[in-house]
Amino acid sequence: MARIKREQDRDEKRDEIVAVARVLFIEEGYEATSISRLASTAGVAPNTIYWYFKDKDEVLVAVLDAELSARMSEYLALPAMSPAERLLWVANNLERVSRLVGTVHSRLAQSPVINTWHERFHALSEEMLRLELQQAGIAPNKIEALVKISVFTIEGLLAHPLPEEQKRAICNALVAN
Amino acid sequence: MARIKREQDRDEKRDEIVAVARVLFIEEGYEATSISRLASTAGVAPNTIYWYFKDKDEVLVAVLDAELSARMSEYLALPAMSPAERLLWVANNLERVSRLVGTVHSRLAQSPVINTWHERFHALSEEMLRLELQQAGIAPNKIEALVKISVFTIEGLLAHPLPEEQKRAICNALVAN
DNA sequence: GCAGCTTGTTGAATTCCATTCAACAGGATA
DNA sequence: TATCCTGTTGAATGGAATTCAACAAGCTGC
Repeated sequence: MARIKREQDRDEKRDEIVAVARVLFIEEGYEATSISRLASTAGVAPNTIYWYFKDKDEVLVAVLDAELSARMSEYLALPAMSPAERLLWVANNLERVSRLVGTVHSRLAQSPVINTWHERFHALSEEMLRLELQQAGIAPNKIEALVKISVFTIEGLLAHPLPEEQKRAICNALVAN
Repeated sequence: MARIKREQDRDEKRDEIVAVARVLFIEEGYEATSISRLASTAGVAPNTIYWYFKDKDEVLVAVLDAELSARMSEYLALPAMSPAERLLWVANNLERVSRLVGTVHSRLAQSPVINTWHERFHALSEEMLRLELQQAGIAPNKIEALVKISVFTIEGLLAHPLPEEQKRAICNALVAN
């Protein structure tokens, strides 16, 4: 019992740090948020972070997981839509978090934890998109390439913001054929 | 006369540093190449770099320019090809430099010089692609979206390496319609 | 109810960056 | 010959992530 109580405390504190990191990483960026800043915002000493996380990348992974599950429930609660509309929704919805997407891509070569998170995330996204396109009656032999192109396009839209008009045109063009 | 001689020397030395930086940035990465390392490889003290460049980002821009003009002449010397083949060529040819592409994307929010270089580069690439697609007889109303999608797809292929097979399938799918 | 282990927490290093500063050397200039 | 301009440098500076050794309690077995 006591042990369980302890572990609850530990997880709560960890979650608190993740909550703070989530705001800072998203609003100011991962690189711009130093461990010191994160720590002082969370009300602890810098090295305390290292009691709960191996390194800064592990904090990022925790933030990514938190953010992903939040977004995922929003997505699953979405009403019926055409694939193009869903794509546009995703592109727009991920925009708030585009800084993090860039950070993941830039760190995945150096950080194994981020690399494996990234792989899992792509596998998940592509699986969902594949299903979506199948249900929309896209020719099966076109689906694999289209899945990749769509994922790349969403990433591109996040990295290079465009006016709503063009985003819509692009999403429509993608699923038109 | 003396003045001209001096400026030649200056440019030669600068080019020497760029040549060293080009190798290091491409083979080991921008972040992994410290100014100290760059300097010692070039046979000079770390702070000497700052006599020729404002900061590390400016060194990167010089490297990018050097690399771009080298690639551009290769591209222009290419024999006749279908747009899909050209796309594949570009994707494969840029692979050696994919680390730099990632670095540009991750630094463009923080560094004005890199940001303007990036904008210029995209404007140039998109213009060339647009021309290519026009000549291939793509329906004019589809071209703008297709240009963006193609650029995003090439960036995606650089960030997420795929087997040659799939790259080819994706490039073909892009220009099929 | 006390000795000792475990879990957190911390201040103070350590190391590695990019970047700056002040001094210096040597050729060009007057 | 005296001075200036162009390069070059050794030695800071400041900030980053991360580590280390010490300390504080609470819990555990006796």
